[in-house]
Amino acid sequence: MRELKIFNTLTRNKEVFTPLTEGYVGMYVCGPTVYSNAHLGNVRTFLTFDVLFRFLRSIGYKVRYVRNITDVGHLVGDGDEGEDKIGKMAKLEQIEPMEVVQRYTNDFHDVLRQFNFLSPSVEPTATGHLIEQIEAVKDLIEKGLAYESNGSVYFDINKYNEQGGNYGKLSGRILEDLLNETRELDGQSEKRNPLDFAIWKNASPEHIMQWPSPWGMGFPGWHLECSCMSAKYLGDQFDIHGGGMDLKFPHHECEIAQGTSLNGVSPVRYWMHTNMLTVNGQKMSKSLGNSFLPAQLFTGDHDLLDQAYSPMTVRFFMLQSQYRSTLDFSNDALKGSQKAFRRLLNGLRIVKTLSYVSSEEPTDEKKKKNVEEAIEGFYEALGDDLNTAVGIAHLFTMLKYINMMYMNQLNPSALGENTFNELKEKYIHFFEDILGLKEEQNESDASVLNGMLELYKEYKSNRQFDKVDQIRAYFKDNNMVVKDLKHRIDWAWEE
RNA sequence: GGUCUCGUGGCCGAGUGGCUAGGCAGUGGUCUGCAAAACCAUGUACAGCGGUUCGAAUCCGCUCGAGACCUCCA
Repeated sequence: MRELKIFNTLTRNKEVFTPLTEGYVGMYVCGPTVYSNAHLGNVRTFLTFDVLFRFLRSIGYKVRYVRNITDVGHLVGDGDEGEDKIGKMAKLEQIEPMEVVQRYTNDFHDVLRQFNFLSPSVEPTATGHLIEQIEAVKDLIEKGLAYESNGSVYFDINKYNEQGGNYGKLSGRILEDLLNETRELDGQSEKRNPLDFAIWKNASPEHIMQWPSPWGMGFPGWHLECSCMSAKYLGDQFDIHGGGMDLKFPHHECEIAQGTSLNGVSPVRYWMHTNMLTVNGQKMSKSLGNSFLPAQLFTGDHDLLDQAYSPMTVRFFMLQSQYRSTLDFSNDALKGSQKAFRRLLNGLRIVKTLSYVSSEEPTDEKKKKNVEEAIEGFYEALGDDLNTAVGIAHLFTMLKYINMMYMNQLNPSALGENTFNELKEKYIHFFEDILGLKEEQNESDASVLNGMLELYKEYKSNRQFDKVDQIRAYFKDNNMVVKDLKHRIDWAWEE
């Protein structure tokens, strides 16, 4: 099996990935809170783990990929006293909370489908795991690591640290510093320590979403669901946990504290955090009002956008950077990606038509080696903390040879049969299966296109250039171009 | 205020002590009825100032600039 190195937030080092069980990987990614539309920043995180999922499978792992849907417990605003995000939206729109959940879950799934994401193996919801969460709260109270206060239950951070815990180890924070900096927040009076976080919240009568519990009517704290669901589907300890950098503290820190307390083992072996998407250098976020909805991008309907960009263009754009770097969103960058993506896409069409023909031409060892190194280089790049940017650079090297053969500038036999077949097979595999890119326009009826090209040939041999130009114009109107090559006439998507 | 990250050629974006990343745009060429495409060629890049080193964009220090987290956010 090929090597995969992962930058582990816990150790701040790139480490060689070794799974708990040979050949199998358990991966958990914090999914969205479904109280509004998914925006592009969300997409970047899920894209990273989609590619990781694909890559792990490609190199031979069986992967169980769990990505949750948060449909309760995530509060609005500061601290632990805000309104439930979903409950708030339900009131605003005068619908049932579960209607809010359904609407935005559907939206989330639609968006992911447009970006060609694979479905996770399990997609659990917080409301579907209330019993597990209540049991976990009981367990934590029994262990003396949580206490009840006014119908709410809080996790006791000081106790946790006294018993050998290390709250802050993931985000590199020191408990004392945190204590000194904590602002005065509402609801703090219920807590023994301002850093303690709610694992069960007492619901006020007007709170829409509430369930019975040993502590009265209430609802689970946000951090708890991930601990319960990851343990349930992946075990007390599992391989990879991912999410956006902004979840590192406090969400993931709390998950570690809960998981360690509940199961006696630190829950996650490799923590991965994706960096933020920025717009003009600032984090894209809903609260700053600079976030794009995918739909706006696809239609170009946004003040900051010059034109529409297709889902695959955006997917490719994001893959051109490494997930731990911030990525800045701009029209110029997107346009560059659009063109680059179409070139690779045309290469995909071409490579599928190429087949090996033996000839007298001797092998060109230099070119052969160049192709082999590009293929190997792609695997190495992805295996190096998922460096898709470098992987794509190798894909362009492969594209060059594909184009050369297509243009009759290079004979396939110069590469040798094995290398030729590898080039063909891997280009398709990298493009479609690992990077998850695909053709997105419906090809017009091939026979019509071919008929047009036959006419083109005829007009051209009769030197009726006005007719020839008309056919070119027709193709151009449909975002295509006629490729008038020495040895054949073909079409391609306009770049 | 605390913790941390980043500053790469016109644009985007990898890399990280000595070896051409890559893409887009530009320029020249091959090809072409003309184009397009493709291929070939082409760029004195690493914020500034010091230091360590045979050698630094890469390590260290300082300065300037940008950003993230510390409070809901992927």
